[in-house]
Amino acid sequence: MPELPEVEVTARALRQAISGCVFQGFRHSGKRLRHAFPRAALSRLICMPVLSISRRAKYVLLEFEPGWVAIHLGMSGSIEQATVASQALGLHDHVLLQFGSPAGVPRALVFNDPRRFGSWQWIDRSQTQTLELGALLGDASSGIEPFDPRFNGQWMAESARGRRTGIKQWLMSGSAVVGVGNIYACEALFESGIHPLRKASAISRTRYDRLAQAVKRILQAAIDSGGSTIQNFVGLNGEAGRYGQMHCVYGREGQPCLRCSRPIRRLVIGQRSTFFCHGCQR
DNA sequence: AAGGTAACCTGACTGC
DNA sequence: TGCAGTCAGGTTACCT
Repeated sequence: MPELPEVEVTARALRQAISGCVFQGFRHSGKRLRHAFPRAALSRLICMPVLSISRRAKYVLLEFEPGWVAIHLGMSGSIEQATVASQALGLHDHVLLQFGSPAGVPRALVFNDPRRFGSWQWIDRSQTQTLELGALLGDASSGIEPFDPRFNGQWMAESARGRRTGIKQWLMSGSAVVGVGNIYACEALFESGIHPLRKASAISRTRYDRLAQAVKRILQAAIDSGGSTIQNFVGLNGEAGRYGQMHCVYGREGQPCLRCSRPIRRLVIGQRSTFFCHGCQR
């Protein structure tokens, strides 16, 4: 489900909900997520205030004095406000966090993830003295942020030097820029007129300028409209994102290209559905 | 070392 | 109504 815009929307909502709140306790379903749940680390955070809420790549980061809780929503994860902190965990609810607010009103958050591809990890502050946070989170988070001022066509072209992989897989790998998942990779390549199978090293600087612009514009538009989502992404308040209506190619196999009217094609690249226009993308 | 593939898991939808 | 097959927003361990 969630690519960068959905994670950003979630992080902003969390900032509204729990900034300055004190962590008071948690419950875990006991079911395994992608990593072992960091129960011991969370226990040590009880009675500590949340210092900040941010996003790095597709992770939501809750900062405490000793370090960060890094939450990944995987393919089907979401975080919603719980009405009653003591309520039983529902189906596919895996984590419940309880907070006390400065005003004394208790707050609770629930992490729900049917497919359990999501993850909760603890990053100790001492680890960041040797490695950048993104690198600690894995290969897919090692690139720079799309809204980093360094991210532009030149950055892409230089990073792509010698890469024989297809542009779509390389774009999604997170090695140059993070946060571009399957939907937005399809959309950005359409907008910049680049065929998804073109070798990354065989794309001109001019076309990379266009691609970098497209990535930024599309991600920003998706954030502004509350997150994409084909099926079930919901924000903290349960409101669905609206960006899905704006897709030019994703999910539109057989329908006419909005630019040239030729039918949109679908292709599987690296086990992921890829939608593109054979006429507009070269 | 880069590049490709299989695997993790559940639910929704399609077609017979 | 039921059952089998296919597909889904991501990441990473493990092979070449």
